[in-house]
Amino acid sequence: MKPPRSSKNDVFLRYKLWLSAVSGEGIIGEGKYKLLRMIEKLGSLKAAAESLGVSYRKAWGDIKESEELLGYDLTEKTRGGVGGGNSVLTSKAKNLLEAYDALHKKMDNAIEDAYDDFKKKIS
Amino acid sequence: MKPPRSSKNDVFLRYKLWLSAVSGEGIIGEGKYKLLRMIEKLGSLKAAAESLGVSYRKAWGDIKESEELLGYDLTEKTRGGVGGGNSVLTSKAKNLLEAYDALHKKMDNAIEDAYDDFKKKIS
DNA sequence: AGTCGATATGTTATCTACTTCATATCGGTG
DNA sequence: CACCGATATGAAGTAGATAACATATCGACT
Repeated sequence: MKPPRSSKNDVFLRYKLWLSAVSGEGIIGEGKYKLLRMIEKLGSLKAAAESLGVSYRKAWGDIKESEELLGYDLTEKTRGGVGGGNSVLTSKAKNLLEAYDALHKKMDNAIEDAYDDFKKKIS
Repeated sequence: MKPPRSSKNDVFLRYKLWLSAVSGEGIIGEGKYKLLRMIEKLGSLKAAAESLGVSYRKAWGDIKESEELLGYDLTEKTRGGVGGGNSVLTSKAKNLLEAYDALHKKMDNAIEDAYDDFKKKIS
């Protein structure tokens, strides 16, 4: 018989990766990454927050916190006008997202390499 | 003047790595790793929990949860007797810790490699 | 047989992060 | 120039995680 593809005791590796300030606060991780990408896509913080199922209050606070920690803006905000306002990514934000992508890719490769070895050891 | 070694806007990368069940619960990560290593060192769950500044209740629950998820014991428990009882690691637990160590080392290397590249990109 | 200290486990309180609510501000467009 | 909808921000309510508290159980040693 062939082995089951997964069992009750199946396990796998997970990891979180983030950029942090010396003070410990997270500047960008999975959550803020997704939020920024969604702002890029939708052109609005409100729409981005809603589409991710996170409160506007938190999304707004997250962006603000990151910007304060980094010392530069990640989004260019507009109030009033057509549609009430909007948010678009700054070029620095886009740059940061690119760098985060590359980093994540490298770590994904590393963990994939280490995974088989790990499973062999614990089985 | 020479540049400061660190500034207000200094940032660095951090990551967490853990073994997870399909259901999502963590089987072993930094916390349980430290707890198990401390049990190994001190020979008691109570002493280990206290030395790590975590409540006995939580430490006990953590170990139990991991054991249930893995389907095997990580500690051999004794009640009564000299000293009131004790906990020692099973060989499977030691094995798991070894594998976790190796994995972490690999990831540490990977992140170190990626770090300079990342910083160059975002600065 | 009684003592002692660790394991074992339910119950209640506290902490903290996030959501909800409330309210103000801005400015292009009709 | 009033209106609308997004940004901006304080304040209060909620839920999930952890700590604190309370008790029971076990068994070698005296």
